Amino acid sequence: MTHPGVRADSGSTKHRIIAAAFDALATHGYADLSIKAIGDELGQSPSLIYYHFDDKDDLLLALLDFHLAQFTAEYLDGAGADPETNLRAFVDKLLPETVSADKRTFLRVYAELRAQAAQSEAYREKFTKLDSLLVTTVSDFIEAGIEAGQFADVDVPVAAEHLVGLLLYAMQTRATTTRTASISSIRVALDSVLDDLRGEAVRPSS
Amino acid sequence: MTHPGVRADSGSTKHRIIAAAFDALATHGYADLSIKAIGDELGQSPSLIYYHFDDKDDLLLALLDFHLAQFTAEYLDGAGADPETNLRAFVDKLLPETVSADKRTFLRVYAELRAQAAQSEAYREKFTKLDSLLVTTVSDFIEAGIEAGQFADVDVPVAAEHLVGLLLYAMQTRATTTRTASISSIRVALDSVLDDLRGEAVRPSS
DNA sequence: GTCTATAAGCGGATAGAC
DNA sequence: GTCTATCCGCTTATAGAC
Repeated sequence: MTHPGVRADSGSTKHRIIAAAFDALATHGYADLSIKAIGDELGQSPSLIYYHFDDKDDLLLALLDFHLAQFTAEYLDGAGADPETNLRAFVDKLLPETVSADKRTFLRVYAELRAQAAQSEAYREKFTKLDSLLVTTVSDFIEAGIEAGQFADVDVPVAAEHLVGLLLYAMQTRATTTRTASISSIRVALDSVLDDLRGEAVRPSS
Repeated sequence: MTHPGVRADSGSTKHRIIAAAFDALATHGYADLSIKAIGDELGQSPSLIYYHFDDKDDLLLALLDFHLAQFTAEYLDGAGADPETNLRAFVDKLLPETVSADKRTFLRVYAELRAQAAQSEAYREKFTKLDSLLVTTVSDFIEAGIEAGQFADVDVPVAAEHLVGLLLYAMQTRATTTRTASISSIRVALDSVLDDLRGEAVRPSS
């Protein structure tokens, strides 16, 4: 697994530790993640971690912050084409037809981190913000499309939540099941939702 | 938290241990779950657990099996009305307008258990089966509706996956965020998907 | 079936040398 | 900044009494 911006053998020590923590997380899972395992992955002493972070929790929250920022930068940069093209590109980027092993690893780690939100207020806040950001991004695309006359005058928050919901469901499915047929179906469903945005009366009556 | 069929102070010891494990899970989270915490919740010696289960993993998989069976019995029993009514009842049951504290606790524990599927093949198999079962259940409702002339001739697997996806997304949102507005939007989106099943040309053209 | 006692090791975290 | 050494509590799991 490579870490763009936080490569395994370069960057600040803090970033190398975060990268090592990610790899340890991918290998051992959140429940079995130990400071020692992170040190092993880092190839340095576990106690070094305590010079750079207060404790395990501090490190893991920094890890989450880093990856959420990374994710935002990678997927949520407003694109330069017309609204519908931008929206379809966004959907394709979040739900590509196939995923590399690296991306699948990321989806799994991400799924485990999200589950921490069930227990931890701090995690819950971060994932609440992430989801809101996703919905806002999609809402902006839809609104722009309506103003451009590309989309019908739909209920924007509902349509945005609908699209994001299908996307995140598919990502969870990729992380926690082997249901590949589900992904194909969701891609079809997403297409039909996107088509519906263009106008709800495309199909002829009876 | 009560456990229908596995009440805290009755039933077989095995079941009481599973109930205690659930409560400990709800209190401490999966990562911080210890045998001692389960014993405390049980009000008995932690070592008793090893008489009834091989180890922690064995117990937790039994817990998951029990709750999946419980869930299946509670939510997936084929109802007795017409297909559309059955389907809408199913959706309402999985996504009620409000959730009790108990149900929210269940959603949180469930979210944490699902996340284990990112790491564990055994969990992954179980959640793959659960999701497939949900989709099959919805597919059956839709097929019955098509045969009864209640629904249009839609792509059944896609429509079923679409509905289940929105439902599971909303459940995850309830477990891991504070985005209550999202739930309302998803309920509206679900209604529109259900309405669309009745025929895709309900709305007049231009 | 359930308990007490305990083994044996791992966990997070700190002190202090370099 | 990074390391070695170390503390100590807690963890899983077993042995054996009752």
